[in-house]
Amino acid sequence: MRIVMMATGDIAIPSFRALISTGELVGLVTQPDRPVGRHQTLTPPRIKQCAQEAGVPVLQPERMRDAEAVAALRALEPDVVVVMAYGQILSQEVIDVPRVACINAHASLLPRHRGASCIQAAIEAGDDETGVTIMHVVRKLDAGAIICSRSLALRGTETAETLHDDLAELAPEALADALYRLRTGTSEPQEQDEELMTYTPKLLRAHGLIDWHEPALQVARKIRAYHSWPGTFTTYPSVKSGGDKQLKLFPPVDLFSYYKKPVDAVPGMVLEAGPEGMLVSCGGPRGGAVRIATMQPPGARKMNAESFFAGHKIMPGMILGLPTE
RNA sequence: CGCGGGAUGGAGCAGUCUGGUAGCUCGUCAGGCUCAUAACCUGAAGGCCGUAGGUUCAAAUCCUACUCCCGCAA
Repeated sequence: MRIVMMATGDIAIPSFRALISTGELVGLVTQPDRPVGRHQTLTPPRIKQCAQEAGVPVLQPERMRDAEAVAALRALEPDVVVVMAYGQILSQEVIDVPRVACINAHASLLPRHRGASCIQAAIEAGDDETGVTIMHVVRKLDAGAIICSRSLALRGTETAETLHDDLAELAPEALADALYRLRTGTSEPQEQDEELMTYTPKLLRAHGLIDWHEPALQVARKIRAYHSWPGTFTTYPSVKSGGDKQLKLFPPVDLFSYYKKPVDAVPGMVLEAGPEGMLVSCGGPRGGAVRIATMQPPGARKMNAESFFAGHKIMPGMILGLPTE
């Protein structure tokens, strides 16, 4: 079969390499080079470099739905188009180009966690397992019939970063299964149960603000789920400037479901501040607290608690995350 | 040249606006106290204040350029 991959994110690289080794890959469609980083230098997607090293033709249309781009895709005469972390919504015209099927690899067990932040969502929701699903592409986002999937048990220690890599490695197996079924005509796609569907919107930096009124378990999950993108942060009153400063927070997080707190403890109150970390009171019906040992103040690099408290004035009794009026 | 913050003993910071003896919390080392300790007390070492120029009687501090780090944004 002639296969064209449409992918931009690094999560697709192991799958892309697997497709190269089948000898069936005839092209890569990826997003145009974008200005990236502090100096806005034009940077190609890493997967594009993989393609060039392997001698795979690359297309980088600004808008895939444009007639010109569709014609270029059609010229590759694909039997199957494999989409994974491409970054553009496909028009029906594009979906109809391949002779056999247009399929998508999604990093969750559909119909759970449709949408852009599926990896973070699985951790934040405290799921027991997640995985990779291969399904047909339809106009509605991540809603097509499922061809096959592979699952992965969650142990409660993952971050989005580690899970991203694990799922990237799991994807080629699921993809190979799906392609085998398509090749042999044995695919029996199952429609998704819309009742079980959940949707996860694209995350922004601002979503990383910690709400200390949430239970300790939820706070800890969020810090893991949002590492390293988009990251989590809280705010603290600055003695010097009088205003609030942001403090980025990093895993690992020690979780205290039952912590003997002072009677006046409120959510967001710092209970301890020392070399072991910063112990913060949380909310929820059972309260609890979390201890964070790695943080990053504005303008400085990431540091451990011992270093942080050597020069920053956060004292027990301070309340975090409350914007000053 | 997308916007902004930063660089001060080994770590983290204050001092910079308003130029005039290099400070703080730790760490390190030595001594003391103690049954003992990461605790406590006393003392010491350790800085060309990012680099290069400029202004000045005098620069961590003001001016210019450069290097590196970080946040936003993508």
